[in-house]
Amino acid sequence: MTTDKIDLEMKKVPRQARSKATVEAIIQSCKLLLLEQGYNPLTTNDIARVAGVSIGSVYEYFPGKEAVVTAMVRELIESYFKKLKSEITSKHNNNYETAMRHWIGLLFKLVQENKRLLQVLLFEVPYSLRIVPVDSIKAELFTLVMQGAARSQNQYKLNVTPEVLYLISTTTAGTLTGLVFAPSPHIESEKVLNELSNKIVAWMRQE
Amino acid sequence: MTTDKIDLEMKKVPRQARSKATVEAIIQSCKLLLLEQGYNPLTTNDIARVAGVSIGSVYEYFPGKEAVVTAMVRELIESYFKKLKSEITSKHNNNYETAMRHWIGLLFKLVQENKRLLQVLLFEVPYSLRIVPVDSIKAELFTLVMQGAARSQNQYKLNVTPEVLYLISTTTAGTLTGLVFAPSPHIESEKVLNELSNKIVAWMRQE
Amino acid sequence: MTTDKIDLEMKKVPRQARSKATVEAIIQSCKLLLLEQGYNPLTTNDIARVAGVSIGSVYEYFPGKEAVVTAMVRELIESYFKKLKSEITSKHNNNYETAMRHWIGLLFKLVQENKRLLQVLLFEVPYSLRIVPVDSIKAELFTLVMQGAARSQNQYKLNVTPEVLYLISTTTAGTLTGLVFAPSPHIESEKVLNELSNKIVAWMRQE
Amino acid sequence: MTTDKIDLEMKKVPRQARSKATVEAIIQSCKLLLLEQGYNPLTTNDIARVAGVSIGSVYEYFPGKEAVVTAMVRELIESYFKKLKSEITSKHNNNYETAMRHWIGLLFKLVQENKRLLQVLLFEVPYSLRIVPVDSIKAELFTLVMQGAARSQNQYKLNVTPEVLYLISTTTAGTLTGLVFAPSPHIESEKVLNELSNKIVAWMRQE
DNA sequence: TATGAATGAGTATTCATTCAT
DNA sequence: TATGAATGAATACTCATTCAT
Repeated sequence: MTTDKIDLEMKKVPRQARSKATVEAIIQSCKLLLLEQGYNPLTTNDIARVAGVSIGSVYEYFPGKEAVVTAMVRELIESYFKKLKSEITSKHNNNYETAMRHWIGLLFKLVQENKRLLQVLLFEVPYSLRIVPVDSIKAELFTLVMQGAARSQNQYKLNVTPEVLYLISTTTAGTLTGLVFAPSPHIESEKVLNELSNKIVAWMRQE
Repeated sequence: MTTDKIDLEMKKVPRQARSKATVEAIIQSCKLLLLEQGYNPLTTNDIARVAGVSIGSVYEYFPGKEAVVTAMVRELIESYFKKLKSEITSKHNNNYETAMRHWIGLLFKLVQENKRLLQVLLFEVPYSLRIVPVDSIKAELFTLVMQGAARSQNQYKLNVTPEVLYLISTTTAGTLTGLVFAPSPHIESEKVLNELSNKIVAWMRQE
Repeated sequence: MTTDKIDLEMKKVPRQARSKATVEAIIQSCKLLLLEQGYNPLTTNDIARVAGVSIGSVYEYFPGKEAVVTAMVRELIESYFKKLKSEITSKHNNNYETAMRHWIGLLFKLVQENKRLLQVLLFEVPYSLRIVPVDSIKAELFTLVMQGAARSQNQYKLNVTPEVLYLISTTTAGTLTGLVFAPSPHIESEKVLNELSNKIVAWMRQE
Repeated sequence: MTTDKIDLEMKKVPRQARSKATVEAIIQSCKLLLLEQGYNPLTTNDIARVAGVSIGSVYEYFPGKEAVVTAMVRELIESYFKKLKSEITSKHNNNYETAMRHWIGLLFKLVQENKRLLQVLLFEVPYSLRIVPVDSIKAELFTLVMQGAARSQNQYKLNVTPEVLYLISTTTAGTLTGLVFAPSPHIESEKVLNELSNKIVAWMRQE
């Protein structure tokens, strides 16, 4: 969290196919390097080298390395969002209980499969580089969830208060984070997730 | 998360009063700078300058800035632990429900009051620098909680499974993190914490 | 003679004219500084400054000052070798006695004219930095000398044993070193070299 | 060979037994460190630590590390000189040929047995630190040799010119240096030394 | 546009030396 | 006298960024 404001926006948007490929190579290179080394050792020269483009080209499109990371995070979150959305909406006919268990399972799988990258993004990349892309997606995700919730509420006469809804999201986030990034011996993820789902479903029924 | 192993141990333990003061000044300076600027801009030269000691003195006791941060985290966690312990054990006559609500309130207050520093420590400082001191304290904290739980179980015939205990800790962590670091408008912390406490107490009663 | 292995190889070989000029400036600067100050006060920052390039450029091509010195020694030895080779082969019609006297004279002149630089290279630069370039040239020089010797042996029925050949080289080296680097008052180089030549020529004739 | 003059003399001469022991420990520590690491990594703090004295004590007696090295070299050369003198004078009844062969053998053994330390002293320690102690001993050694030579000349009617005497010393030095510090495969020291002795003895007889 | 050589401010780290105790 | 904590100038080396080609 550097004190001075850093420009996180791309200098120009690539239009031609070649430019698009260059920018994409830079972003993928950044992702690869974050995976391998974490945030702190990341350098623009490395990004250019691994991307197979010249350092000049990186600065042609990005004002600095922070902007590259921001673009990468934005792209990553969008891809996660798309994947989740497609998987969750294809099941929207299920009842809320099945949907909720499915949802939790999907999130767990996503975090588990992207463990190392998410560890770097959540725990090393400076806060300021994440806020922009995360905020832009948060609203959409919230809308999505609320729509599902509304559907269920109507259908099953549920009455989920905003506080309970909030609780559902924070506790789920906390549990997934714990299971993946700070696993405890003797604690089985499956059992915990099942127990979590039971509790959440019960809350929704207002027990 | 740098790939190569970094030495996190102090070179010397200060024995004389003068050297103890020097080391303490270095650690406090490090804390102040993390608060003000976050982890990435932290430099050993800044640490020395703010501590009012020479750069040579920093390297007299620490192999590098990572070790200074580690020492600071260790000291900080110990102070948090002591504070929590004294506050929680002074209430051990309360029943488990009161104790649990008290406990959650204490943790929230602690996180809230140390918001900025914890934000840096939890989300910017490389993982490897936190593991060592956190692990050393984790066992103690766990013992403390288990003792309280055991007392309560005996007294109130509770039967809290390990999975439920795990859930209690991850969901509490997730909720506190959410409330403090990603607050939502229209969501009141008090209400959410109250709701969380209700749920947790109910779990302990196995409802 | 530092204990840990130091990288003595260039990071990049300059290809463009501009970079070749940069590398050559660095090497010449290193040579100049060794001449003026000896090995120990040599710094990469000084090398860059005297070369008129930025410190970054030094590290663009060399991993450290040791590698710059090694490159300089390599270049220097090659230039000495070329000079000696051209001067000695142009006289290959002379008989062995004239050739030997000529050879010793050439070497003395070379050492004398490069006295200060050789003093630094032979007596201050850590051993490890000299071995690589010296070894690479040694074989060539030896071949050159052996060819001359072989020609002479055939022509004049000489029978120089390996031990005598070895002795010729070590005694010549010792005498040149003594005359140039630790001159004695009242001892005239010319007389000593003449005497040395007499002795060596006699050895070759097996007297 | 640093440009500015460095003070190489001891600040004070230790008088009491304890002070003498301190100074001796410092000198031995310096010797040990030179043996292990060579000249360049030598530091005053290391010297003090290995000697088991405080850094303050080093500066109590020496103006800097160069003076410690100079003192060490002086002591070492004196010990070599004493050893050689006692071994050579005990044989002064032998004839010059035996004496010369004995002398060369002694020197070879001395260099061989002190190979690593001499390598550091001859090829890494800056020239300026060696000149002072070496010059002080040179005269004595020369006197010693000249006395022996004079005795032999009278006894055996030899007529060794100063040039030949000089040649004897430089060629011996060159050969010993070559054999010990740059040994050649297939070249046996013994054979070379025997050959060298033969040649030198012949010179003395003016053949 | 793309390149990559060059830049140099910035950072980590060492180590000779001082000086209060 | 001895100690060793403290100093800070000096040095090695990195890396974001520029700009001539």
